[in-house]
Amino acid sequence: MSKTVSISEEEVKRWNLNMPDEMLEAVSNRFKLLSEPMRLKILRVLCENERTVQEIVNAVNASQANISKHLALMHDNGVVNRRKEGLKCYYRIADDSIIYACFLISKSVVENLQDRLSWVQKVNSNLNG
Amino acid sequence: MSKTVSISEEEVKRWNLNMPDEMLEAVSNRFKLLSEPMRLKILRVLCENERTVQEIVNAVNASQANISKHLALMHDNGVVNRRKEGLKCYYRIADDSIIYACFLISKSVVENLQDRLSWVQKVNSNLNG
DNA sequence: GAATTGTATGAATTTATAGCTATATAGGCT
DNA sequence: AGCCTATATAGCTATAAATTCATACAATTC
Repeated sequence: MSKTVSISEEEVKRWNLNMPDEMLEAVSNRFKLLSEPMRLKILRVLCENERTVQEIVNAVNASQANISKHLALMHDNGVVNRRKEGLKCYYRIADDSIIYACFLISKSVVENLQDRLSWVQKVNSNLNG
Repeated sequence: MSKTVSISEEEVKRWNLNMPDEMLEAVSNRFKLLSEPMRLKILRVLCENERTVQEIVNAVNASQANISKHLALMHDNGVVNRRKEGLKCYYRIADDSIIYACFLISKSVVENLQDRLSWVQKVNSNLNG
């Protein structure tokens, strides 16, 4: 039914250990692109469908200049693709694995926060009970 | 045999669309932690096994102060765990999904670079042949 | 307690970049 | 042509954060 992506542990280990330094630079650069809330907001919008710059501007509540810069940056680095149609310019996510990565990290972050929260709750109930 | 992680497309779409802004901040913060080559180098070392600070310093060729700061940052944000044993302090990766994310992004980056390369090669062969 | 080893931290410096304002470009009207 | 709309970009400021140097802390050994 639904497309799935599977990652085996062995595959991952092999990959990571063999990664040369120059590639780490490229990977870190890609992560840097994903490390701004505004760009994630843009990607969240683009998850649904391709969008024009103006549509994105409206959706994320930011200045047009700002959004344009972020889009240019992501486009130059292969995170989004561009399609011009008259005056309008449609952007879309270039590569689904970016979304998968966002998903993995989101899950990890949530679990992490949950762990911390349970700490806090435990301490709190100890103090109060 | 080998552990695998599977991600379905639907799951991903649902997740991303429902992510509130505050969570985007947390996610972007996690990505920011992965956006420094030095930290990726550290994680590359830790992929193999837990390591002491000094072992990491030797492996990645950086100053002890620098490594300690990176480790502290990653520890504070739940990316690595710490275990003290006498004078030594062992660090290890806290959450495998971080490694999976690195893997996905690495693959994406490589594919992206390959695409660009094939462009260049095509143009080049047209000019020369 | 003094010396040593392993790790953390504070201050200063440097670099990168997000966001703003203003302006430029480019396509589509009349 | 002139005008409007959509998008891109340049210059600026402010801020964040990576690295280094020096020093502090902490656990161990003598």
